[in-house]
Amino acid sequence: MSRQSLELLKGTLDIVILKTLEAGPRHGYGISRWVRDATGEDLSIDEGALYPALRRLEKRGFVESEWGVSDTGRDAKFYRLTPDGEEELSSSVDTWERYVSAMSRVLEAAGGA
Amino acid sequence: MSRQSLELLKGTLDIVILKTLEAGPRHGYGISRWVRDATGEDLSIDEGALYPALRRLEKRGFVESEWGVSDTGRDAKFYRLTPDGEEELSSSVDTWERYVSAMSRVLEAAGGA
DNA sequence: GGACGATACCTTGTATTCTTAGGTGTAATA
DNA sequence: TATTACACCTAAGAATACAAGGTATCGTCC
Repeated sequence: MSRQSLELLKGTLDIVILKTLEAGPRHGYGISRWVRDATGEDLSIDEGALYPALRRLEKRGFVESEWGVSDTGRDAKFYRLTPDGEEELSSSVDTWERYVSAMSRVLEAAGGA
Repeated sequence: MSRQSLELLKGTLDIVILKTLEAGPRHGYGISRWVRDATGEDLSIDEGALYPALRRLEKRGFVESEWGVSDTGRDAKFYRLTPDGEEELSSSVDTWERYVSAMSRVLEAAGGA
């Protein structure tokens, strides 16, 4: 039995998606599956969050989409990172790391005055 | 000039507040100041988020409040962790760490299939 | 043949919660 | 006297994830 999946912190879904696309184009369902597998199901993207997020990212110019055919021969919409998306990913990763570092300072604080 | 404060990821404010109270009772304004100082202004809690959050936490039984007098002689509402709050803090820290770890697995992935 | 799960997409609500932008009032300081 | 720090509060808005539903194809198992 695996542990329950964590709820996504609002604001981290985009970075996960962009990162997943860094290795090359993938369709939505594939992104979801990759994240689930890569994290041992600690993270699992709800489809009700995934598809709207992909549209947001496309609207902002961070990804582009194209219909194609999946490994299993089904129609699937493939997303690929744009140059803007790469920049966004890089800057998001920086922000995330800064955030984690700030949280560490809070959580490791001895509770000093 | 210091860098701009990061926007809070929704869901991490509660844990920051609870952690701040772990060392002992504090009033709202003091919590905010402590976090700002502890993180070198990387995190800074907006008052419009802080006060509602404190009410939420009190409603859920994680903190208790009492009016008192601050160091500067002003009226201030002091919050203190309840036993339930300590448990919540501990469990939230676990969840946060698991989340950070899951994100690391995503971000460090070589982009493998 | 039929049921089921996996694949692959989508939408609509709902809830949460953070930011923005205001407001009150006191005290200290420039 | 004007401004800043202290200390509390609220309301409106935006953003975004979850829950729960829907469509359709395909393969597998009984």
